[in-house]
Amino acid sequence: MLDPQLFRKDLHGTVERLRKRRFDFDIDQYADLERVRKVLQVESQALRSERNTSSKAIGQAKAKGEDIAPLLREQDKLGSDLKSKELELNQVQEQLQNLLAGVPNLAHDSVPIGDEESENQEVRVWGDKPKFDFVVKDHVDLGNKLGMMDFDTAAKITGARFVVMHSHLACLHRALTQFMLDLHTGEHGYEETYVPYLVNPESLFGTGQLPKFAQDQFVTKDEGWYLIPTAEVPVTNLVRNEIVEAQDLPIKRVAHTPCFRREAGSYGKDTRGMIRQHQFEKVELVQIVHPEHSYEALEELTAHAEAVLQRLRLPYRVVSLCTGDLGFASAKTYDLEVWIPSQNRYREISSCSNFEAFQARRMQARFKQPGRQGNEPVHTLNGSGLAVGRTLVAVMENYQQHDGTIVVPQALAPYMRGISALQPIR
RNA sequence: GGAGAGGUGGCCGAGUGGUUUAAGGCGCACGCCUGGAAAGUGUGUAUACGUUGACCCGUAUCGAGGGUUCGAAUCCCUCCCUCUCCGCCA
Repeated sequence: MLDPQLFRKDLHGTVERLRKRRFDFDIDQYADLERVRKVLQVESQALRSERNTSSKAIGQAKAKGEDIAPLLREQDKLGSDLKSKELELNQVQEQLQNLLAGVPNLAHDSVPIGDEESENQEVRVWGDKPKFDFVVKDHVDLGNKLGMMDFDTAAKITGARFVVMHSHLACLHRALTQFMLDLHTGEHGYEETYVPYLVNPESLFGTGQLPKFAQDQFVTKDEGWYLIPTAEVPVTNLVRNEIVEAQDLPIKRVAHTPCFRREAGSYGKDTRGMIRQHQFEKVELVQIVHPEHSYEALEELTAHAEAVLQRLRLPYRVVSLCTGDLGFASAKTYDLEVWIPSQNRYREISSCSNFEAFQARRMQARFKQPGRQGNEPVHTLNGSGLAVGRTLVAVMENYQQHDGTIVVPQALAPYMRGISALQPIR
């Protein structure tokens, strides 16, 4: 949610900035609601104040044994006036709230202007793409040939967009997770955190997935809990409704969780393989920071995610998402895209965003400014460090050999129980 | 799943319909006192919104949301959470 003050103090400037982001803000509806809200709020507060005063007078009169009947008659009208005013006010406030809750974040000045993915800006490229003197296979064929990856059985157990993995491939998948966690806790200063995988709707509202993206989530029938689409939700919501001390910032957390996405509306996309699944593992980095430092933190966090790819020696590039491609809650996002040989292109493997105060305001996550009156919203950031399933795909494809075996990257050696290459099980 | 007890400020804790404008204590901050400190003593010490140049002031918030009432921390209803016992269970 944006700061309501922005709309009150600089309505047209704010609307202009939203337009850059391809969002059309309904000025007339907003202005009408805001005008009515102000009047109703002042009036109902005055009425309530009046009622409080006379209720007190009634109490005192009664204590003295005076006749309170005439006073009560006077109160009658006051009460019903107040009730109807407050009802009106509540409705208007709800409408305003809904209007503002649907407005996306403003893009940072450094974000490239554009409408679609093709206008994203390449920031840097790392690593040399592997050269193969044979026809490359994709991870589906590779996994199949190894006898360690099985989509058909997953479809039998559940449905499309799930996978079953066996043996050394399942081990490689787990090794990736542990490697990432150890790197971020050991070298990048994150605290490892374990969180619930089912969350209430308030948490999803806080990080911005609700109300707009309800159709992307899995939800439990009886409780109305949501399976997390990313660890961002539970981890960022750790500070929901909290006031943290300035000295406790930055808070840096890393969590490994499964993620669940309905992938509604992407029926034709990436139907083959592990790129787009309903369930996947992710190691997520979250930072809660002082507003003055959030852009340094974004660079730092992005570098932390990049470090994973560098240690695994996987070629990638970093792109800055353009205004039209930016996520709802984000002010600036770097996508990390890893090289996928079978597709002969880079594919997203991490998304690192600064949400500034957007999520914090929705969550009421604040911090005390020493020497200053009142509390300010914190800034929140997160990034995948990395999406484990897609990292597995990248490792399989980039480390494949002519005979279909897969060399295990050096960095994973400590986690692979001496397995140096994946070979078909006999 | 069954039975019971609870939820009040940063913390403890009083408060069963009206001088409660939430007592009192602890903690914290700033004074006074002191050579310095402790003790003592005084003042202050939540959040959000509205109003204001600023102070003031107004409104709301006693787990959440409804209701009864002229008036609700207090009475009623629904829900959430915590604790104890029983059952089930990895």
